[in-house]
Amino acid sequence: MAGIKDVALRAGVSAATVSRALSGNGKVSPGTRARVQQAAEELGYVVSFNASSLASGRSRNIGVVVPTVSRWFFSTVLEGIAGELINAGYDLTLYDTGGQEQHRASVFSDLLLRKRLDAVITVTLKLSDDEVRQLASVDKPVVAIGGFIPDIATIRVDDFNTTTLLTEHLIELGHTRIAFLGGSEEFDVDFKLTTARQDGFEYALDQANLEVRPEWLLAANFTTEGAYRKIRSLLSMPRERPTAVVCASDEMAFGALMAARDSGIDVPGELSVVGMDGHDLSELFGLTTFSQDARSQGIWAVRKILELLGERALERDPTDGFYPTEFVVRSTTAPPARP
Amino acid sequence: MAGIKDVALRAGVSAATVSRALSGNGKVSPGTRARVQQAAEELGYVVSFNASSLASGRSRNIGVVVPTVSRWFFSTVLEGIAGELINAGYDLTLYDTGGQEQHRASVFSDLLLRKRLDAVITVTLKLSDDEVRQLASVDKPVVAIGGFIPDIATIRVDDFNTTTLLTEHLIELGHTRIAFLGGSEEFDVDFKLTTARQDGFEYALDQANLEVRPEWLLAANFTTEGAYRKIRSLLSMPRERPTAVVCASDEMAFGALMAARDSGIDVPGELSVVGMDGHDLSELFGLTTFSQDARSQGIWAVRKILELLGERALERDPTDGFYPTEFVVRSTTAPPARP
DNA sequence: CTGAAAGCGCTTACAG
DNA sequence: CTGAAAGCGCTTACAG
Repeated sequence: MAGIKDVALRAGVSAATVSRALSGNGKVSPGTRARVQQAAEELGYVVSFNASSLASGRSRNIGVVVPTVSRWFFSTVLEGIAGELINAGYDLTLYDTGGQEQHRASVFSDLLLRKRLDAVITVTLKLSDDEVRQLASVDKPVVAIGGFIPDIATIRVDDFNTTTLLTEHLIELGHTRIAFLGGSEEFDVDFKLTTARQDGFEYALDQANLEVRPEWLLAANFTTEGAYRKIRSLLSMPRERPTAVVCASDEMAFGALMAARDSGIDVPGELSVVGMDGHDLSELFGLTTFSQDARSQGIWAVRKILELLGERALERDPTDGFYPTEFVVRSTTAPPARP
Repeated sequence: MAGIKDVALRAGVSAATVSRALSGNGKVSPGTRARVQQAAEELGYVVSFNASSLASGRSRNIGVVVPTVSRWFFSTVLEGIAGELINAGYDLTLYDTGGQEQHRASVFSDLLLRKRLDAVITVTLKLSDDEVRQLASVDKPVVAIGGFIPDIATIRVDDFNTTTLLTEHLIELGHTRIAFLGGSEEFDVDFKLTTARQDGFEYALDQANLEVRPEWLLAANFTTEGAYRKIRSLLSMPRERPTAVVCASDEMAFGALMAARDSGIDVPGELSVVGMDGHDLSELFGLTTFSQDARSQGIWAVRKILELLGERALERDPTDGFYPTEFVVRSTTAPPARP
């Protein structure tokens, strides 16, 4: 494999000049640059990242930490990040903690800090004070997507208010018996998502003087299958049923819809369902939801990182407030049937 | 940040000994090792990947190339890979080509060959002869998941035969008017998936002396939305309709099912639907399908790579044949209604 | 604008 | 089992 010396030899210059010509750092005369580029091309030379990183202290490599890659929000954010990073010529090192504590630990202590990364993007990750301190001590830029982390640039939607609005939509339609489907405590280890959304839900009920019924506060780990099971069993209860359910994610709402179908419950006639996300399939399901552009959030995170690395300046910074969302009313919500 | 010299100083040994004690390469007395580990721990020392890689020629970093991260098969395979790689202490560099030609090109010429990777796993990627040659010339292990690449270790299911069996299942039920839903030519740039599955479909029809009707050969890029649109318009045609449809992926089958629902067509009464994959949601949809364990395929790819890197030996090599699949009959298939 | 040289932080024959 | 030294392939002050 051709090295920098081979290129230097062929172009008739020093290795230092090759480095400058190819990297764009430092001044090189146009003629020299052309000869160097030509020589590099002919030899199929490509710089050694490791050597370059070691010498310069910059890796052109960004770490991305996600709880899982198989849920809509995460995979979509990841796609946004990956595309933008390729455009910028950066590598992406993926850390999928898989929700497992031990993986998380090794990600932090071993991998993230191994000095191979220029910066880190975390997605919906709850960091302990200790981890925040670790990150700070390494002195590398960090941008978080979803949720709030002290002293760290964050891109997130307004979980509290969007859920409040979704709930108010149902209340305005006349619903008074409303269930909530969120994540479990256990899932919450990754982030306080559920909490913020559930808080928003309870706030809306409270404002309308409606009672929060503990037996209608369900948890399903943000999976469609889990949601299906919970709603199926809820609907099979002989007792009074809710006339509407607020789901903390579209994927859970899909499960709720399928559960209603299999229970012979008409949506929206007998049950209204709202989601939260703007999943690609929400339109096919006719789901009323709050849509957020996950891909763009990933792109913004990369731009923010590049800005922090001094590669570019942000024109307008979406991290100054909440990331914009859009309320989409479709066909899964309607006034409750008159008893 | 503590370096190897700091650790050496604290432990009262040379840097060489620290390196040997921590890496496990070469002999070190137990006492020395303990002192070194203690010192490293106290200083929070973690080896510099870049320096280590440069000196040793090994990166402990595997490149993974996927066409997209937002489809079930890819994200599930990726999760398998990511988990197994973390267990092995390797980093994962993700290349999402996003189906865009220019990204693919830069992945190959710039990134993959940048000497920072020990090996590469490609997922459902069609490589040109030229690209295969490039990979071979770099002399790094490559394992491919899905599809066949000459001279490269491959993990894949038997696309032809599984689709044949799926189709025969419908024929045995009595169906004679069967449509096929695959990917478009354009999507096929990534791999010959569709082709193999469509070939299997046509072979089964042929064996049963049934006619392949060109107007019932549909393409939808493997997305649920695309499949929905195609099947919706197929079902709205005034002319004779098929009584069954073979979908080249479960995600497309979901779209077909939703299209049938919205068209007022009963499944399986008026239309039977089969998928291919064993998507997490196939059970909820009651879909008859061939299930493949995507996560395990990712895990196997990693094991194969580690074997090629000399890190471990495979007990039993699933790449010797096709990766096992399982035929799952559920409720979306039934005999056609008697006209 | 260009080159010689030092240095990035490790690993690994080589010698003992 | 351990250390001194060379070297991995670049980048970047420093000098000219």
